[in-house]
Amino acid sequence: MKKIGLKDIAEHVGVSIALVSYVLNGQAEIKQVSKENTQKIKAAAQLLNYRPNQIAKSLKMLKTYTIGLVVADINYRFSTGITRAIEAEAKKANYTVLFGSSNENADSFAELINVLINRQVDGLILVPVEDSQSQITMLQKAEIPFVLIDRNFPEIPTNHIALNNYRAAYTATEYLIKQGHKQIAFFNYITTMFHLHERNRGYLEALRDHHINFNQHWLQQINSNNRIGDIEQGIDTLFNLKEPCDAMFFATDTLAINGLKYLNKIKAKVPQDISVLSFDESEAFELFYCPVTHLRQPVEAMGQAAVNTLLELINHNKISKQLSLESDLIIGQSCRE
Amino acid sequence: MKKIGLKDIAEHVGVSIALVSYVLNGQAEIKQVSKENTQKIKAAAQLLNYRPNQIAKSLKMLKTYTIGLVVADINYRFSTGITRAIEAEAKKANYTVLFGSSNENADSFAELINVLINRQVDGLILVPVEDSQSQITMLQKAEIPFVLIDRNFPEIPTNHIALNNYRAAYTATEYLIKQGHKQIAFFNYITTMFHLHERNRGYLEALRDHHINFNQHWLQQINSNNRIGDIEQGIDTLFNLKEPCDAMFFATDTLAINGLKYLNKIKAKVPQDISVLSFDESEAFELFYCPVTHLRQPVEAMGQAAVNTLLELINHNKISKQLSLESDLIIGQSCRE
DNA sequence: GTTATCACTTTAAACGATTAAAGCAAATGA
DNA sequence: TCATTTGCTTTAATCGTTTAAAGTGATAAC
Repeated sequence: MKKIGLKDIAEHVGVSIALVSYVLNGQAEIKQVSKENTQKIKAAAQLLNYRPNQIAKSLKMLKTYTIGLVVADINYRFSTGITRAIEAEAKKANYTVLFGSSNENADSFAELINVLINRQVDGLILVPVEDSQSQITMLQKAEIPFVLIDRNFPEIPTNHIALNNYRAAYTATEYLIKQGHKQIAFFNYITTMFHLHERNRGYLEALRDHHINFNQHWLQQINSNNRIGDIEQGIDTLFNLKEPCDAMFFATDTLAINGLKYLNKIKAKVPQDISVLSFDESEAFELFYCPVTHLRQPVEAMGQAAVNTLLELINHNKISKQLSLESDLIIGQSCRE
Repeated sequence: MKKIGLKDIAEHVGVSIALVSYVLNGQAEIKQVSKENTQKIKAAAQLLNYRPNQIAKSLKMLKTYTIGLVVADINYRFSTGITRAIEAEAKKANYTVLFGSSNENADSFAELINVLINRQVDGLILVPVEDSQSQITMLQKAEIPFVLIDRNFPEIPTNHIALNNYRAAYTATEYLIKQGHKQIAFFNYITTMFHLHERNRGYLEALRDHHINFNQHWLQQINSNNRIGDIEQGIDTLFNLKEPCDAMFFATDTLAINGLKYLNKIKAKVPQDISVLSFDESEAFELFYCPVTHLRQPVEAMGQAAVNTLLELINHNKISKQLSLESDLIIGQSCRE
């Protein structure tokens, strides 16, 4: 295919390239291009089906109107939600989103960032993964505009938008307590990620504030490499305590799904035998025989805030924004009253 | 941030830009660059943390090593699966994927294609939406390499990779018949899309081949704008037939999920009261009280085939490939024996 | 009749890379 | 000794845009 450029239009009409550029960029008026040429040029562009070469444009303008997005795992419900929200918000400002999934792997994360930077994205929105601190500091040294979402490293000052994980976990735990539960278990991953630690903290402080003596066994620490095994073993343990647990709170949707599968398997009835509450949404929850009570993250607001913060940074407004969003507790029927 | 370019390295070392380019592109040997300069240039690139500007490179090379992907809806399980597969396969060939979601809207679809072309992608992988024929013929006229996946327009000859929808539906229906079902309903969208018509055809021909007299009411045509209402009404109709249905086959996972939700609501037991079978996978199926028997699309194979076909096209091998893949029937417990 | 102004249009230098082709010493060959 | 080859390096054009700055011919002002 012969690619049509400004030159082709110029030749076709019989004017210089500059005129064509002016007209097609809406500068006909200001540059005082004659009506006649304006007319002809527009017609020729249409006729020849001209498509501006963004690559050339970007090179000249030193700006690509592209933002890079790296999510942790495209299979998470959260990731698709946030991606949609970010794309929609970016489009409003005429930005395109270049997208990648790190699959929770620090090396992939680093590589993706590299690819995106080489493609000259104007800025980055990142869901950082475990052990990716060095990447973050690298970006700061390189003065590349970026915003972290969902997670952050408290030891590194950054712009970030995330859920108030502490409060969400606290609220959910408190809810369970108020429903009359006395033995509340919490499943979480073994991790160094701050946002998950915050969930632990919320759980523990809610127990403490309500004068419930914490039992070590309640906090089930799951190794992500042995998720299913650990969860099943954890559930067995919790049911076999002298005082068996009456509620299980899962720190993520994947943990909850695996937990519910096992509860199905051992024929434990929710909520009769055990109450269940989960972080995050999953379409799977709706099909469970009783809708699962869960915490919903405000992905729309998160995506919008991330894009708008990033655009401010890109436009050289040196801002510092740490936004903490609240979650909604969606009451289903998985918690006994 | 001061962006480091070849020029900066050249000045730092005290050589010309050309030498730097040769060295950093692994052409040191063939261009006979002295060991000393090779050394110095590499060191300087490292020291200054040089990052090649892909935009400039692409402009010069007239090739971006990028492929554009447009899926129908990022919320579909199918979309995330295929995206992952395509990204992985593309990476092997050192291509990046630029990604967008049309949300089943023809205008968005057209706009996304435009954006991608303007960004000079080397080729496109598309899940076409209803009424997007004109876009496809436009691409053909413009001689832009592209491959359709999941869906295609039989009236337009294209390279495409899709499921053998006819056979999949036939196989599933036959399975239900062999399980002893006599009144089998089929839920499908009202659409002009060929791939969904093929599912109808598979269903109908399986009935015919097994000498089952088809009842008009069995084929429930769902308006996608009133999905939930239509499904609920359809299910009511099917249960109130003189000879009520004993099996429901859903043409997509979204249809199935909504159907199952309603079955839950009216307390119809699967598979005791009704057998259920669905196209596509959904993590929701695993949490349903009995795992849902469903057809699994080979997304991995599909993604790989799409990328490899596209790369052949890009490399000027004018090929014509129509690949029809077979699905797996995953037996759960949602069909009575 | 010269000069200034006006209404347009063109020229040409970027942007950051690639890469033929040309350049230039020193070494080799006749 | 002069020409050629060798080994290495630089020059400069190019990709498709944008955009100051300069150019041009006609009309107006004095």
